Amino acid sequence: MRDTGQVTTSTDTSVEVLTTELRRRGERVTTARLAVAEVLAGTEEHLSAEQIALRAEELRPGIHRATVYRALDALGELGLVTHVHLGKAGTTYHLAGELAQEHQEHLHVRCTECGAVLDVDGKTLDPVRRKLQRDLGFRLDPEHVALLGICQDCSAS
Amino acid sequence: MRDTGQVTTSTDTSVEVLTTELRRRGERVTTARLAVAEVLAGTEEHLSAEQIALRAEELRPGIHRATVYRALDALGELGLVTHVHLGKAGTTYHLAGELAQEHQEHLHVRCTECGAVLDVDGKTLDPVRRKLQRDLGFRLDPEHVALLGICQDCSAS
DNA sequence: CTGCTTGCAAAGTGTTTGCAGGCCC
DNA sequence: GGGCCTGCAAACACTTTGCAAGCAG
Repeated sequence: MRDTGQVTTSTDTSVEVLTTELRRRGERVTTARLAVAEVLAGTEEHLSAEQIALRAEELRPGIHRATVYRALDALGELGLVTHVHLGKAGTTYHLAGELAQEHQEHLHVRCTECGAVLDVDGKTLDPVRRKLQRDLGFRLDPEHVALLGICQDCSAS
Repeated sequence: MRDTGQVTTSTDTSVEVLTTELRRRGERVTTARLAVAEVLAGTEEHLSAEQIALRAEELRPGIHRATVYRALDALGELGLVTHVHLGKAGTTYHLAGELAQEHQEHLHVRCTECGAVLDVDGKTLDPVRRKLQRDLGFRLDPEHVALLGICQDCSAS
């Protein structure tokens, strides 16, 4: 499949919203930040900082890895970008809920055997969240870490 | 409080069981592995590899960091030692369930604001575990990662 | 003795930081 | 034009690995 660039994609929309949001908060809209935003808006995958840097480099050559980290950090502070810790497998980033178009809220579950990452209904941890809130006053962020275990295929073998 | 060394502590028991288990499986019982085991048996804290290395060095000077990693890995393979991923805060190790004396099964919850780690009843994720098993055939390891969120104190401020 | 384990040093990852110059607003 | 952001390089924290010597069984 080839992107003809002829249609207004949801990618454009996300980046537009993000731009507006940056301006509204007095933050600077820079080439590097836009590139990172475009990369994130242009995929449904879970990307590592490294992968984002590579793709950003394709969009706008010359963007440095350190800048990508700083951009992700800045956008994270503003709540526009979120990350998920995958245990030993590192960290992945994606646009925050409101900005992500195709995706609905979900959490991640990773197989420690084969590395596969599965998506699970975002409400799966709601009862746990309520329990922690009630018992400890702890406000759980259900999507911040991937749960670990063994997937069906790996259990079988 | 001072350890007079006059009583048989649960630490001794844990190390003893671990030793037996190693022998039973044809694995070698070495100074380094014993030191690591003693460190883990001697505390209820969650220790990083670095901390374990430091304490092991006190017990038996000359134990190298790399050896600690290898020992933790070996004991982990055998199911005698477990680790918990704390997100950005790294990884901590402890004796596996049967060997840990004082502790009962529990999961960890970490505040991303202040870093505090709270213990939660190990059965908290049981419903989730059953759901994942049923829906996806995924066997959840509830204690392998710490859940993240904001603790009561940090919510208040 | 046989070969698994260790110590050491070095190389890998993944991420952060100090600094000088550049670009956004 | 002022100051935030970037590129670069170096530093960092954490973990892994190749190798020769050492010790467990």
